[in-house]
Amino acid sequence: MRDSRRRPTIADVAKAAGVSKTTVSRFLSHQTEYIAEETYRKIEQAIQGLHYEPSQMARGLKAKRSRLIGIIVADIANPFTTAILRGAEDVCHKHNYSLLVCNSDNDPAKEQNYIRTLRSHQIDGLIMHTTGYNQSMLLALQKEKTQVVLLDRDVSGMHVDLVGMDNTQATYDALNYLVRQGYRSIAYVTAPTADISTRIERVQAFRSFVAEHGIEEHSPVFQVEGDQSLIECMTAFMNKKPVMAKAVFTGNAVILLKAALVMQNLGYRIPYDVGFISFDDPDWADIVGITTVSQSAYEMGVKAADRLVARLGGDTSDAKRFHVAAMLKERGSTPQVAIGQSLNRRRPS
Amino acid sequence: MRDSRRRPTIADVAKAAGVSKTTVSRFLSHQTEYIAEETYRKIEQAIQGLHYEPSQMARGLKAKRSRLIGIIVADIANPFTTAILRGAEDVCHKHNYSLLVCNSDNDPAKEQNYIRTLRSHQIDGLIMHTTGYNQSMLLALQKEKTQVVLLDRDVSGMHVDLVGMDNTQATYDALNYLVRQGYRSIAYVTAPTADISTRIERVQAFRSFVAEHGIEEHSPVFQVEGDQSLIECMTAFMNKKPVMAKAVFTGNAVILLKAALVMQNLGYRIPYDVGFISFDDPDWADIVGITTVSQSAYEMGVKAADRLVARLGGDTSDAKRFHVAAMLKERGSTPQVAIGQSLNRRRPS
DNA sequence: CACCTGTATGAAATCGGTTTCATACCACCA
DNA sequence: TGGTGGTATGAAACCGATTTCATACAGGTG
Repeated sequence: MRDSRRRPTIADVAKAAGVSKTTVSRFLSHQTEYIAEETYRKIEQAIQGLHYEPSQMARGLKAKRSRLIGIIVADIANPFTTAILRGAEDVCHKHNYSLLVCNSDNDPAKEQNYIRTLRSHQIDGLIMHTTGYNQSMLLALQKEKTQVVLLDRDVSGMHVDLVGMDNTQATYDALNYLVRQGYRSIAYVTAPTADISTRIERVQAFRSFVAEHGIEEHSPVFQVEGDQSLIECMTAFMNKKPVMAKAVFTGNAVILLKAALVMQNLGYRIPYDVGFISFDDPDWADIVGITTVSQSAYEMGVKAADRLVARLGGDTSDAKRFHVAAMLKERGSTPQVAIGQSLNRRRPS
Repeated sequence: MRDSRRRPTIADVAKAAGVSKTTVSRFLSHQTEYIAEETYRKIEQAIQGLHYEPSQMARGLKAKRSRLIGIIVADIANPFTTAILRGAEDVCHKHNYSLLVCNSDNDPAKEQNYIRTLRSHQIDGLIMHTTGYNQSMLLALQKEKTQVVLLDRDVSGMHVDLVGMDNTQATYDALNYLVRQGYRSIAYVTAPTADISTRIERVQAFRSFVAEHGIEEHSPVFQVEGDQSLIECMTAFMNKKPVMAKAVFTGNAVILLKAALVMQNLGYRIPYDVGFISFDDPDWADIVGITTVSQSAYEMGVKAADRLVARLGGDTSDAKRFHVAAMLKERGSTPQVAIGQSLNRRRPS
C-alpha cells in the first residue's frame, strides 16, 4: 500500500502496471518501438492513476541532464532585464527547460557565488548577463560541457555565442540624430563602466564621435554611482558656459529615470531646458515622451535561449555573435533646436 | 587519472584525501564532531584542489531536498512582479536556496503545467502568485510535504500562509481620498477579475464604497481585456453626462500605463481633464506624477520567502495571513477640485 | 528439427551523494 | 585482565531514475 504523502516512483508505476521498471522507463523516454500495445495501455493507466511524474533529480543523476538552464542577470529591477527574462522564459518553457534565475546586482563576487550554485545544480546551460570578471570560472564550466551563451555583454577570451547589439553603431546613430536635431553639448551618463563590455564600447564610441564632430569640449562622460554624484554631474553640466542646446544621453533606463528626476528636482524642464535620449526603451518612455535607442530586449532573451537550446540539442557550429537591431524611437524629448540656441530656449510662458 | 572535463565527485575527493566517501560526506554536511584535525585538513585541501562542488541532484535524491524554491508569477512584465522577484530572490540567496521562476501569464493551464514541472524538479517549496484555478493540484503538492506560500492572491480551501494586503481597506482609503479631493465620478479599471481574489475584493470594495456615497451612477467598473475595449470604456466614461470631476482608478501599473496612454491619445490631459490614481507604484510614477496606492512589492516578496524558509526550517505554527501596509503616495495626478466642477476645468491656456 | 532473427521484457549495475551499521583503536576503570 | 565507553572511520545499502546485458518466445528457414 502506497501512501499518498509519498510521491509515487517508477517502481510504484511498474508494480501497478505489472511490468518492470525498465519497461516503464522505456515508456517514459518514448522508446515505444518494442512495447506491446497492451503493455503500453497498462502503463499509461498506472501513471494516470498514481499522478506519477518522473523525478528530474533521479533522471538527471544518471542521464547527466537536469533540464535546468541558469540565467544570471545583472539587475533584476531593470526593465531591460525583465524583458530578457520573459523572452528566455518563453523559449525555455517551450522546450521543457526550467529557468533558474539569479540576480548578481552587478557584483562580481555575487556572480561568482551564483556560478558555483548553478554548477552544483548541474545546469545544462547558462545564459550570462555578466559583470565581466569571472572569466576563469566560466571557462571551467564550459570545459565541463555546460553550454554558455553570453547576453549583451562580452567576456574576453570566451569562445561562445553572444547575443547583443552593435553598440558602436547604435551610439553613433543616436548621436548623429542628436546633432541633426541641433544639439551641440551632449552629456553621456552611465553607471561605472568597470569591466562591462557594453558600457565600455558605448563610452568609446561616444568619445570618438564627439571628437570627430569637434564638440568634445562641451560633451562630457559622467560615470555616476549613487544619487549624489548624479546631482553634482547634472548641476555642473547645466551650469557650464557657454549656454547652448544641451542634451543628456543615458546608458540605460534606470539611469534615465534617475537623471530625469534629478533634472526635474533641479527645476529644469524636459525638453524645454534640456533634451533627453536613452538606451533601452522602458514602457513608460511612451507616456513621458522620451526618445530612446530601443534594443528589443525580449528578442535578445529569445535569441539567447534559442542558441542555448540549439547547443544543447547538439549544434556544434562555430561560436557566433548575434546582433539584434537597435531602433531609434523618436519622441518628444529631443525636439529640433536651432544650432547653438541657448538654455531656456522655449520655456512656455 | 581524472580528466578535467568530468566534474569531480565525492569519490574523487575521497581518493585524493585518502579517506572514505563517508568521511567526506560528513565533512560536507558539517558533521565535523568526530573528524580528526589531520583528516579535516586533507579533505579541505582535496576539495580546493579539485574545485569540487557537491551535486545537488545526487544530494537531493537521497536527502529528499533539492534546495530549489519554485515561484510562479502571473505576469513577469509587471513591475509589481519584478519587485516581488527581487525580494524573494534576496531571501532565497541568503538561505542558500535557488529560485525557479515561472511565468503563468495569468493562464491557469500554463500555471498547471508549471506546477507539474516544478513538482518533477522536487522543489522544496512554492511561492504562488496564482490564477486561482489550480486548487486541487496545490493541495496534492501540499500533501506531499511541499510547502506552499500564497502571494497577493488567495486560493479557496488552502490552509497556508498568505502574504498580501488588505484590499478592502486600501480601496476604501484611495476612494476616500479621491472624494476628499472633490471627485464624484470615478471609473475603476481592472483586468477581468476571473477567479483572482485580489481583483474581486477590490471590485467589491469599490462597489460598496460608491454605493455608500451615492455616486454609483457615475462610477462604473470596467473589466477590460485588450486595448480596444479600453479605448471604448475610456471614451464612454469621458463622454458621459453630466460632466463633473472625473477620475480613473486603475487596478495595476500595466493598466495604468495603458489607460493613461489611451487618455493621452484621445486628447485628454492628466490631471486637467481627468484625475488618475492606481494600485501599484511603478518607479516611473514619480516622474509622470501619478498618485498611487503603493503596496511594497519588494516587502511582499521578502516576507513570502521568509515564511517559506521558516516552514522549510520546521515551523509548523498555524497558517497565517500577513498584510503588508498599503501607502497612498500623493502626486500630481489627483489635485483638489471644486465639487461638481466640470470637465476641462483647468486646462492651461 | 536445429538454427536464426526479430520482438518484448526484465535483472542488475549505475549515477553521486547520504545514512545506517559495524568496527578498530585507545583510554580508563574495576 | 577483561569490560566499557568515547573517538574516528569505512563498507554497503539506499534514493529513483537510466542503461546495459541477458533472455524468453514466436515465426521463418534450410
